[in-house]
Amino acid sequence: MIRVMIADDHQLFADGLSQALNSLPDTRVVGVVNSGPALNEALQSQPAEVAIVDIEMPEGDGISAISGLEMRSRAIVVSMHATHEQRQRAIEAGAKGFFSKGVPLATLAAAVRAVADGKDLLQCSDEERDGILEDYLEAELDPGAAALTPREREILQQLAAGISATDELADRLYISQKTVKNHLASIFQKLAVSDRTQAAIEAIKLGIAKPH
Amino acid sequence: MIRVMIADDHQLFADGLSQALNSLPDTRVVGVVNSGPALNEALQSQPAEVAIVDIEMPEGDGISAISGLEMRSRAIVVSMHATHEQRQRAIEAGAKGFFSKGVPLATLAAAVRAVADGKDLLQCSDEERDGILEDYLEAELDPGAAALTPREREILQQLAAGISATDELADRLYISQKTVKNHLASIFQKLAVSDRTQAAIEAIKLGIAKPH
DNA sequence: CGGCCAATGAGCCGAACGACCCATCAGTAA
DNA sequence: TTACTGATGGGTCGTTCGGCTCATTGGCCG
Repeated sequence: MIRVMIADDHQLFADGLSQALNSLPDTRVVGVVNSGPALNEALQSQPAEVAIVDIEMPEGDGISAISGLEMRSRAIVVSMHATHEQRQRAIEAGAKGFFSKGVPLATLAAAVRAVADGKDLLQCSDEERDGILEDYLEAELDPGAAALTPREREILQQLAAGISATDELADRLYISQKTVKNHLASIFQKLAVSDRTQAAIEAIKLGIAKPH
Repeated sequence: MIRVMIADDHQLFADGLSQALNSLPDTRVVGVVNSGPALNEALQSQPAEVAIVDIEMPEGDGISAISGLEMRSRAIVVSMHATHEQRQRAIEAGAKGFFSKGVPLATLAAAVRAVADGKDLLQCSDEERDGILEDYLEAELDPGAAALTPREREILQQLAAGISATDELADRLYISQKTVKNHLASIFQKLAVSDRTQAAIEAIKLGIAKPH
């Protein structure tokens, strides 16, 4: 789980981004602040692997804030207008990424994963950066989920989609009811749950399946 | 379910807001566009009760876009800087709401509900507006969920929290196992499901309970 | 080659589940 | 008052579920 701190003076943007990142299985927003100085303060009490910082903020802009970060968090700078001059300042301040607010959410999410993994998206060419981002486009599953086999994940997806009866599961997966129950048994063990209701909820929590 | 269309040239903002509104039980973002002209086009094929429109967009700003909306959707204008002049233009164009991007997500969500309900947040004083917004702060539950009794909702919350066994539910709610099963039976009927796994998923989908 | 594991399938059994019927009591609406 | 509904509880019955052990096939890896 990647812990993310957001610093942006536009509450609506910060709230939206926060909700969006929280809906991903591998990122969790642990704090939202509205100014540069508040960022450092918040990171004192609440560690985070990655900070997403708006460059345009009142009371000392984002650049000075991340300059003072040192090793507490890696910073990704976002900007409304994304000028070359801003980008240069972000690099000098030690940011690991720089994006316009015009990029899709998926790109920023990929950047968060890449930066959390130690990558620097500014010390490379644009082509290299895009290559790195592609590698991180899909969410990594939780360690607990990683142990599941593909077939077990299929069963969980059906389960979270509302197919809970053994015979229905067997029909959709073209296997016998016996096999469905065997798969479920190993799922229960791996997820440390005791019935299919808990397994379905866990699947949703882990991002293996989505309820709608 | 309130269908919402978002028009904003900052993809990241639009994506974040979209995710956030979709995570609420009573709103659903049916489309995201990046320019004013695209808004009208999208609304042709995809009706929406409410449109959230950024006033600052290239290719014809948000104002001209909502002027051409007529009765297709009610518009809420959002702005980065929220000047009085912008507000005046929003009123003249027939918008039903005007907000800075500095407001919290909850406020915008309340505005969406109010506007969907026919309220006009610009044809009134600030005090009246705040009063209206307060009335709409909490999400209305789906019609299907509305029929549930408070006790039934409690059971669903426990269920979605991973308490799936009858005896555990009985323990936490201080009632007999028999009563739990009776409540569950009426829940199944009201939600049109056939077991507690489907009920838990449905509860999450309806916003009655959250998985984490 | 031998070993490991995913995927498939089976039998057995006790406990849990869901469907159907019922009753009581309190509060509220007609 | 009467009627309705929510919350509580009971009983029965057949079905399903989950835990247990086991077997076979096909990959893959050292």
